[in-house]
Amino acid sequence: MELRQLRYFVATAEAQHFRRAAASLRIAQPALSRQIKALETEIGVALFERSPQGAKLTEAGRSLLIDATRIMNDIAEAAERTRRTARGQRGRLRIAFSDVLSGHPLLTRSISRFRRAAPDVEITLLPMVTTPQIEALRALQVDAGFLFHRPLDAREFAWREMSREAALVVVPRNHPLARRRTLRIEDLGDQPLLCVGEHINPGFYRSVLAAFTAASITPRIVQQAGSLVVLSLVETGMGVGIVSSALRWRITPQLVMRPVEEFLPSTSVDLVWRRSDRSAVLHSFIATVTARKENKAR
Amino acid sequence: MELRQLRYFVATAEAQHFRRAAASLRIAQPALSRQIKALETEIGVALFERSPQGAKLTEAGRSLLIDATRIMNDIAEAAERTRRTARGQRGRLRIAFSDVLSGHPLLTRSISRFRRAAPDVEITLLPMVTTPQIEALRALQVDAGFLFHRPLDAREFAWREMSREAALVVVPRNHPLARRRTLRIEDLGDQPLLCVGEHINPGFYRSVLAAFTAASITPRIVQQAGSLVVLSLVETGMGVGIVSSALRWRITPQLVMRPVEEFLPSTSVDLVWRRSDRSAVLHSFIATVTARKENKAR
DNA sequence: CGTCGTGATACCGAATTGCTATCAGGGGTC
DNA sequence: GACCCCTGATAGCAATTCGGTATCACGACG
Repeated sequence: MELRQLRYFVATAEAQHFRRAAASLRIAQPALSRQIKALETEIGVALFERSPQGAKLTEAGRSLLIDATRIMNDIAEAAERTRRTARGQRGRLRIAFSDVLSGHPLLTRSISRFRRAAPDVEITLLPMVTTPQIEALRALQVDAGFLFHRPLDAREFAWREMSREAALVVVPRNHPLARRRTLRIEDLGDQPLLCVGEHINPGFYRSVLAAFTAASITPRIVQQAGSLVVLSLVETGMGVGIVSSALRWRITPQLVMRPVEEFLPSTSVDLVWRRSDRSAVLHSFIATVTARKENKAR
Repeated sequence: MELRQLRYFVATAEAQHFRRAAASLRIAQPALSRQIKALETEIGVALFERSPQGAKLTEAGRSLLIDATRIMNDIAEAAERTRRTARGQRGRLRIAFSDVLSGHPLLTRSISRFRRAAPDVEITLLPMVTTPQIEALRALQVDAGFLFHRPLDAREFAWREMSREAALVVVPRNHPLARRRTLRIEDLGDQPLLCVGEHINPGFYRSVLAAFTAASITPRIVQQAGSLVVLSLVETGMGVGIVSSALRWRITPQLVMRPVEEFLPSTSVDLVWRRSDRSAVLHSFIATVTARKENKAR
């Protein structure tokens, strides 16, 4: 069976007339007769009742008409689905992100924008800290990740810097340091400090320590922990927190953040993916995310 | 797009190798390359990543493979459905029947047998008395009917006699006439009679009356009614019922039926259909019903 | 009883399809 | 590094299929 035969069959069934159907197909009537006959021979069933008044569908013909119409429609849609898949408007996308970034506009706007641009892409969001993200990317369990730092092999991975964050100080609203809009590093010398742990975000920790060293101050770090743990400990009054500015979207009303002059924007947030990944969905996502930044910049 | 291209595409996707796919399709490799290329050009999308190691599906190709497999399966099934429709093993069948026949093995066995033979046929059963059945057949609302008598135009309708029924006497179990196994028409001369109405089954009524006339007896018919009404009136002791033997399957334990020598088998039960009806399902049904009778006769 | 319109058939040219031979190019081997 | 072997792509030719024209058989209609 050939698709041409199904097309001709549907046209003939609609016209109930070989000549008119042939005209609408822009072929001659004998050619149509032959194709219909071939179809009937293959299926082994008469599809039309021919008469000098025209051609009427048989019961079997009516059955085939229903099927053929659906099939032809299905084929057209399959072609369109294939095109959309190639354009990255369809498929699956697994995105990891540092849980610290949840609520960050970088993440939420990227995702919601891409959802609008490619509604048929099934997006899976997976909260992970940096190291597991890298591993998940390597293991093909994740297609892209929003993560801090990128101690990465440029041959294995590609990335785009999404934002640059600095270390900030977090204190309770009623803390003495909360009165000033900007702090200097000397202000922290005598404070009990709660910092994001070295094992969690090594780059961040090292850059903070470097700032203290440069100022010849020995910081009194009483606790290392994850960013969110630091926030809640600060809230209990345990000390002064040092966290990434990326956390500003997750701050509670009881806390305030203050910049420190000597803390330079050091930690970057990057969108990372496998360099070898040629997935259309992924590159469509990267393009959308990049476009968002450009729009914002205007 | 042509079906050949989809077939070739699926084979190539499965083999992940143009040469092997071509071999399995029993064509040469360049012919396959050309068809795949034509398909890719039409859709406007690369379906394979060619390499000296073979051909791997692209994302778009995987999308199309899923669709193409389903479509090809659908086409094969459509052909089979069409064949089954032509063979009368699929479709719709609306069968009318005299409600007196409900429970009659003639009806129940025919239907259940045909259900087994053609499970995909949607059967609709419509209880109707004779005259509405004829009208429903004419109005194309019904495809066939089981009915009493056939005062029919042989050019318009065709039929097959399914059984021949005689008039019987129905009396309560404790009635004096119930003691004898066979009655003579003289026994009914002094009895109040309840007979199926002339307007309901004219042929039946006339044949009963003819039997009385032949015996020079004037029957005392105290009530004419439908068969089932007659049965319930007899049960109240109102009189002696005269009904068709077709009712024996609907008799209650309180009643007994007795043959009357002079009542000859007169009323036939026929399966009737439109002579012009070429429906495969209908003729398949007729064939099945007829076959049942033959099997039973052996 | 002829005319009209229906679909079927016969035959021929054109397009499509398939085949053989050959090419370009990436791995693997010595 | 030169070679060999495999991959798929390309070119040119043969076979098949498809479409077009001319014509036929047949039933409806006037």
